[in-house]
Amino acid sequence: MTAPGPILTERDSSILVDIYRYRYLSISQIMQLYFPSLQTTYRRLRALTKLGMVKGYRAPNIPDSIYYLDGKGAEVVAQALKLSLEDLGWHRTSRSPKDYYFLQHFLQVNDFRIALSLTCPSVALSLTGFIPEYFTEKTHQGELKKYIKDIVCNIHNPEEHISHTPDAVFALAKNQATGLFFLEVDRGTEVISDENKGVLKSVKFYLNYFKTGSYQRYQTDFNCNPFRGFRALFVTTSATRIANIREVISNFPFEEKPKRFIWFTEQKNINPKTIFQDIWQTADAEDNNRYRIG
DNA sequence: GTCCGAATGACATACGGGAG
DNA sequence: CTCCCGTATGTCATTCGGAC
Repeated sequence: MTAPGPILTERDSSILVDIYRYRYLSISQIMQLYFPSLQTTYRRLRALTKLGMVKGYRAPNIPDSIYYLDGKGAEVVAQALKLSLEDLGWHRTSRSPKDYYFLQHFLQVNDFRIALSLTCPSVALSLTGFIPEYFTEKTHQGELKKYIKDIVCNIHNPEEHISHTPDAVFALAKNQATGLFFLEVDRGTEVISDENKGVLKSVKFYLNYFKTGSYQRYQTDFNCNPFRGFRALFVTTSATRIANIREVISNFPFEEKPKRFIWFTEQKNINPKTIFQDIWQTADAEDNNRYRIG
């Protein structure tokens, strides 16, 4: 006996798992990951919508429709990942955010992740993990806490604690070596030169974070040997903004070496073709070389 | 082999916003 | 107003795989 309606394929469950992992995916991102054309993507997503697997919606000023996991899809994902529905942490209350800046930022982080996962295999790298900002864990008190949030002391002023949550943390493995990366997607709206908020605050965080070494905690997440450091990757809107930020950092009193591990590029360089090319500049304004990740 | 349902690509169509 | 473009859906022919 065959159930009426579309049959759930391997690809469908991969799509559902990805929609679960990415939380929201735009139609063109799903196409990039799985389909040869937009038309086919629409058609398949429509089928999955009818089955109660996913839901799609439109948000103002976002060109694509956005999909998230629906109830039946959560069941499939739980089965595919061999988790209980509860462990999945999926709730029917999941809503469809319309806020433009939130979504824009969210989808840009997804773009970065998609570019990584699509291109890694062809450059002999493996993406050993990607933990987004919204990933939470339960504390002993039963509260939800952002897993990748960290607090460091300012080494020049031990009274001061700097707390920060990256947009994502990921690791790339080549042969035996694993590199650790922090991702910051800058929307171009945050102030640059105030060390207590915006861009400079997170730069200050990373500089101190580098010195304290507490990023070694990610060894357990990515199952690898001690890191030799990390790179903080800032994706921002324009070359001018990169120049401004580098200028501000070069005037920021801190030892120079860690500044070479804070990297910048433009959003337009984040796609499968270019993500592993020499698109990165360091925060060290003296250093005019271009670098690549991996 | 045939039959049937599902998936897909090619093409057509409807709709709406923006430019001219 | 018309025209164009992008989104989204509809129709048709073909292909694929499983049941018989």
